[in-house]
Amino acid sequence: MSRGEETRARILDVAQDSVLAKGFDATSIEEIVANAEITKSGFFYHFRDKNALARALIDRHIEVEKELFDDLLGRARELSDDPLQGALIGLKLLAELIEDMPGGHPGCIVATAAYQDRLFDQDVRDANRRAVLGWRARFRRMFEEIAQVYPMRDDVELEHLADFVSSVVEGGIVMARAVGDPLITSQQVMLLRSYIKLLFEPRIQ
Amino acid sequence: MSRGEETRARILDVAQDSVLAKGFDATSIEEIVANAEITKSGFFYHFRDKNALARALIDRHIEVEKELFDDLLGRARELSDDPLQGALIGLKLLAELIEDMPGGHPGCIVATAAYQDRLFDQDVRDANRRAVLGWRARFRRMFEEIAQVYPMRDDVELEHLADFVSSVVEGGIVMARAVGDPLITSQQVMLLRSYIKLLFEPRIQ
DNA sequence: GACGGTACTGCACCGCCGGTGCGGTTTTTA
DNA sequence: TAAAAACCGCACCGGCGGTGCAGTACCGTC
Repeated sequence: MSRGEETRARILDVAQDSVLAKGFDATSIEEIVANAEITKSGFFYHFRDKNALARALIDRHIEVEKELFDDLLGRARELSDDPLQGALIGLKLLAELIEDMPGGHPGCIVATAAYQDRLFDQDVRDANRRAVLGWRARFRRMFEEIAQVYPMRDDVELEHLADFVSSVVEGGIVMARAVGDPLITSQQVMLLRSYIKLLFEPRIQ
Repeated sequence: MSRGEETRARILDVAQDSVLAKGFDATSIEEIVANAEITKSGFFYHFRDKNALARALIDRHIEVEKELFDDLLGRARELSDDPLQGALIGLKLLAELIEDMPGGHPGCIVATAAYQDRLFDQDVRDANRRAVLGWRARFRRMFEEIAQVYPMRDDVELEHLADFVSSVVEGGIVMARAVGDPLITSQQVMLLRSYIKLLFEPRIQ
């Protein structure tokens, strides 16, 4: 990583901390440059404006989360050849991952953007959209594999089910923040797991 | 309603439209006073600062939503004496209500506050917390009534289940906004309904 | 019909923040 | 060693939240 890339990454690091802690517009550029030990001019050398910063944060978030899910679901599939058991293990691991995060899940930058969409330009909204559609495709594949093996106990669209995973995680984060109880998010993920179990798992007799 | 109360309500109306459309801090006070046909001084006569406005918006939101849910669940219970069927009908009505909203659900002001919590003071966060805990109590009672009649097919906490309703709605709103498809929220509510059905409904044989 | 409170208006002003412009300087690379 | 990349320093602009205060229109009460 070159010197410029290092500085850019350092800016993104301190910006992400602040954004997740107190929201995007409560995070001032002056505060970012102070914590990143750079000048305002230096900041605007790397980012055209605050929108470009948001865009870069979301893009990086997509990458990091993709690797995280790849790792998590990969480990889950190693633990079981069965697609349903793999998914259930994956959701359990996800709940544990969220629970172990110090101070709870730091919050999702995608939701932050979704709730202030007029503040961002088309580029940022597109990046946000791509992130969510990426999750949809990923979880849809997961559920399709399960549905090929197990009959469904209720007639629901797999695409909606794929979105359900994201919904519950995002909603769980909102609830955890609103109530001030960081454990809520992982509890909600476990309820999602309960649903997947009831929806696909064959019952004896 | 006195003259002052009318003005105050008019300010809240135009503020709410803007906040739901583009976020709280993207909504300027100058814009609000222009649309409400009042002066800046007039605004600060009714609200000490922007925090007081947020607080008032949330308080009013709690009231309106409480009436909406009372009406909706009341109608659902009229249609069926059975608590489970009442809940399933209620969730269906909720999904239809959300689907019929022009341009999709306008978004939840509570989540807006949750994602910018450092921007607001303790008063606002407390009001937000009360709103969410109110939902928890409401839905918890609903599930307790069901659980007294029907055995549960999976061992989950009723309090977590109560939060699940809010999670799915809030998460569904985030997803709808992020993807740009207003139908998503109601689809997610129907998946929640599917879970409640599988969790409580006795299967024949 | 004078009185006093309520509900404002008008205006000047402050500080913070996002953003611009540009000249100068250091560091890295070819 | 010269050019290109990666900054620094500083002045300045406009928008926005917010303050302060004097003046005024409305409106029910005695």
